[in-house]
Amino acid sequence: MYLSSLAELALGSRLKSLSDQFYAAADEVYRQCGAGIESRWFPVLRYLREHRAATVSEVAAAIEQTHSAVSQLADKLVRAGMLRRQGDPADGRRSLLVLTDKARRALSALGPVWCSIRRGVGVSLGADATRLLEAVEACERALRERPIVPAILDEHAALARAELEIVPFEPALRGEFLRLNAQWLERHFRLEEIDRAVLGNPEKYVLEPGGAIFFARLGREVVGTCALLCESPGVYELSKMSVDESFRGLGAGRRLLEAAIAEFRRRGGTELFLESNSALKPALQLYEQLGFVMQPGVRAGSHYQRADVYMVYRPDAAPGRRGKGPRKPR
Amino acid sequence: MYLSSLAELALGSRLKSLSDQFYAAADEVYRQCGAGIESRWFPVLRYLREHRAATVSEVAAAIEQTHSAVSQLADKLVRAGMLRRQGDPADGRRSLLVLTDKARRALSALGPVWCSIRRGVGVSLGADATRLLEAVEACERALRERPIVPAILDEHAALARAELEIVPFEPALRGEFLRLNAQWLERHFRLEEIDRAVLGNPEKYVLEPGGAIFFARLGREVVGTCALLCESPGVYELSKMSVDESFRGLGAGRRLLEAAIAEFRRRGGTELFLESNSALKPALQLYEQLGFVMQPGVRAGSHYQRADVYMVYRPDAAPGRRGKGPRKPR
DNA sequence: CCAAATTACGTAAGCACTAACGTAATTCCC
DNA sequence: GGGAATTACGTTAGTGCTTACGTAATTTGG
Repeated sequence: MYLSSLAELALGSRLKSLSDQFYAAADEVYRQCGAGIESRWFPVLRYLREHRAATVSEVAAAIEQTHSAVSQLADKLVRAGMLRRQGDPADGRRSLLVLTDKARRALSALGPVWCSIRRGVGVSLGADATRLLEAVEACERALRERPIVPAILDEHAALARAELEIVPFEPALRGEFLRLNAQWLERHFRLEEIDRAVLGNPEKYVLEPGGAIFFARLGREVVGTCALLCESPGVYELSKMSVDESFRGLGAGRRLLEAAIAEFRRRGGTELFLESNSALKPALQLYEQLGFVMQPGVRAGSHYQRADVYMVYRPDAAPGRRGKGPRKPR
Repeated sequence: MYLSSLAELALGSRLKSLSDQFYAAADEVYRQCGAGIESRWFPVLRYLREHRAATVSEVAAAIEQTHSAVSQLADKLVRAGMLRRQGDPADGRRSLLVLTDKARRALSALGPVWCSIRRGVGVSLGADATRLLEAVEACERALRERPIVPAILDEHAALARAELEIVPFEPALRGEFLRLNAQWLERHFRLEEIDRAVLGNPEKYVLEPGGAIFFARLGREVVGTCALLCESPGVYELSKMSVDESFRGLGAGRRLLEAAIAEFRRRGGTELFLESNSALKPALQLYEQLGFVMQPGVRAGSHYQRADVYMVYRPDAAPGRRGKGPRKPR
């Protein structure tokens, strides 16, 4: 699904959706058990049950809401007959919240329901429930200790300072070639035999037959790579294009592709093609923008099982357009 | 903090709070980077950037929102000049959403910002970010495959059928004694030497010196335990009270305590005390309700490091009250 | 001891979303 | 081929929360 492909960028949205599902489930259960309470009331009621009487801000601090939220919720609970507000004789500003007897009775009857919820969550989510709880807990802590906004702004400043440059292969970067490609290959597909061979020994399988490898580096970090394989004299395959997931959007892919194409021209190649997968939308868009044209079917004698897209470089077919409509097979 | 003590019961609330934090962080970053977009717009804009033109419900399905939410958001985006709505000539019911050039320009400029967000999240949350993402993903899947409401209702029905009964020690239950106690001891404190000894060999350390052990069982499951240790002739210690976390709220603790007190009286004991920790609020409340009275300080010669509460059984002091106010030290 | 600062709280307005409804346009199907 | 069902969408009202503000009551500090 789409949201999960956005990873960290859509975390807020997905957490909200999960949260709503849990609230809705709880409400449904309460309704069916005739509990007479709503899921949103739970933290307040539960806290007050353990604390007899508490001020608005005390409750707010405990359940991590604003005082207004608690105040408004309290109004609602008073209307529902679950709560009394009474002034604090010791401090006239405060208003003490106290459960009514009706509420106490309702809450004691709720023991088995809460118990079933905990057990039901366990049954339905299994160990994932614990994992989720632990992850949430850990993130809450981390956010408190290392605020996230400055961390992001630091990264942003660092990115702005660093220059993106494309460099050719050198032995010290051999490991990066494998790392960058394995990263996404393993996520989307699985490593095929041919991948393992090429990635493990790029000198032998790429350079020696007359190909080339480029890396994109950003400051000290290597963030992307791309290979030009020489299939037969004058015929080249663009392959092993890969940009670190967390460095997407900086234009590294485009720069790598441009470098590979330049190299192809420099060598006076006659044909440049690539194979890819139709699921990799953004990559395909890039290929088209830089002059590759979709071919019908797959390439005869393709090495890859995952390849269902075959494109050939035709720089004259659609010169440098930024996308005036979907590709027209002319 | 309070919410985490509620575990599964407050999941919705905590996820919402986390979600809000991420949204707020994203908005702050966009603002400071002068991005000109809001966090809530992101999924729609990003989807449209990859898909040129899409109908309201297509977008809604992709970003997992209702069509109204998307429709309203689209209005807002149109007002902000990021979006055009245009009728679909092929189907008059549909309205196609298309990014304006302004939006496309804004989005391409945003690449480095998104990149920094992903990296900043990594820096701030570390591996917890991945864990959270994976847990969310897993829970989304689990909720789809095994709906949670029926699971909870099943548990509820099962609980209603099963009878809670208190049974004395038998060798087959030795393992349960350790399991139930280790569960919460390890969470809140750490296992002390004396715990390990007593829990590992209850016959030797509890029964042989003249004590007793009770178990609460619910159907096939053993959900709680509690021990009566004989310290010296006529002097008993209530100890090792423990109820499985996911079975709290069924009254097992009360029933176990009553059984232990009954046994103490049956044997004609002269003194019954217990040691506990002030953090265990609900347990202390229960002890008071059943006749234990808080003593100042700790008991002389206490075995436990974690004990900071010392209570003695005085059934006549406050007979059977359901809590008319906080304990009055008489 | 009294003005200034702080606090505790309620209220109003706004935001993001939902549920429910109404209405065209399209598809289904006998 | 024409009525019934479905769909796509916009609108409205409502919910749960937030921010912002106003106002007492209390605490602080010279």
